[in-house]
Amino acid sequence: MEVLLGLLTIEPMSGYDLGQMIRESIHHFWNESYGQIYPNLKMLAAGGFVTRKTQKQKGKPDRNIYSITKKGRERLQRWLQVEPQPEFPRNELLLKLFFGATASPQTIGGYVDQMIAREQAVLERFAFIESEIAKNANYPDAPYWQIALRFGQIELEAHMRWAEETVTSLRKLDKERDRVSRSRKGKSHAGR
Amino acid sequence: MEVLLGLLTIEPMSGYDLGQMIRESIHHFWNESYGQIYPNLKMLAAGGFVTRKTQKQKGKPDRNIYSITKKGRERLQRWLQVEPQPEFPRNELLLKLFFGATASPQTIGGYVDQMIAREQAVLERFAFIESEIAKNANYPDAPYWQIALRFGQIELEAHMRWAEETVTSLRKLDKERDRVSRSRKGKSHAGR
DNA sequence: GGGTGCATGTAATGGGTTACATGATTCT
DNA sequence: AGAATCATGTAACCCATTACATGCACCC
Repeated sequence: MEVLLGLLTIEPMSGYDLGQMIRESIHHFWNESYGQIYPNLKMLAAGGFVTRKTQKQKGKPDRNIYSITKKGRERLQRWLQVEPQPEFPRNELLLKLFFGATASPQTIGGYVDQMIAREQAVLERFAFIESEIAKNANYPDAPYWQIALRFGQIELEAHMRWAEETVTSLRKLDKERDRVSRSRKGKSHAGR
Repeated sequence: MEVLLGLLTIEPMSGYDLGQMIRESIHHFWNESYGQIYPNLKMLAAGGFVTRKTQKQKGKPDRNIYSITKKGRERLQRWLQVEPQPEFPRNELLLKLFFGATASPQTIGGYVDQMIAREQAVLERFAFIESEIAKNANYPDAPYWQIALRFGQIELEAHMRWAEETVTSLRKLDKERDRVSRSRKGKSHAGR
């Protein structure tokens, strides 16, 4: 709800534009689907927090351009003064890893590899966003955008370090398991 | 749903115990409320994935102890083979920071300070959990628990670094704003 | 000709939290 | 005396994603 108000302080936009902007620039810490954006804009308009102007287009559907009102800015202000509540994430990878002994080190290792690849791509995307912010250095919000982006960068770099560490740990566990099972088969002295 | 199955591989437990365990040991990457645990256990029992035994208690309500069945283990196995989907978090602090120019550096700075304090406490809690894992080093899952915990540690350390960096950035922004507004008031040459 | 992008919106569905209800015991 | 812990469960509610529906234009 308030994201929309916040983004509309940058410039008036349509619901579609807002969706674009969300997944292009703030996706790494916030997300909102169209199924939410459109109804929310409707509600905000009904409450007088935004106004709507329809732009006719040829060939394409009409664009509804929303602008934030004074009342909307006040609401945004109030919201900004409310202490943010930390949210507890659900990390399915970590959960599966937690039960890793039930699965196999290879399976889990594969998941970690995929995570590395995915986050590497995101890091590259971040570099692009950073250059975009640099282009808009004159905006008063730009330094804040940079700080928010920096969070993502630092966090992902940390994830990468963890992932590297983890693949080696998993390899070791794999070898150990191998050793143990082989020594069992051979009815060896090394058993534990 | 599958968390419950996973935790029940460690040992048979009641719904209450599961809730305890979730918020004591895997809270930093997974959460589940009682409003979900109890109905889910019911469904798992109905599907034959777990069995329930009632323990009578004096003074306290009966405990329903759930054990995972063979069928339940199979289900857990299948789930572990499914590639985990990354989830996009919602970080309210970052969102508010993103609109930081609309708020004030002090307000945002306060939020960052609170984050530092909160995460510092979590880091200490992690140290405790680590010692608990060390005590159960004989469990085959213990190394995996350690890896999952390590993720939290590395991530929080990264957050701390970001937060330190951010408070200094915000201070700078604050001074700058101060300078700009003062130079405007004095109709000075230094304006930009 | 078929997929993708623009552009809006609604409906169905699912997931999860909070609040409620109950009741004895134990700690402060 | 009152709060917290143990222990279970249901119901109300909120929020969010996904799917559906529409329709033109542009590109391959």
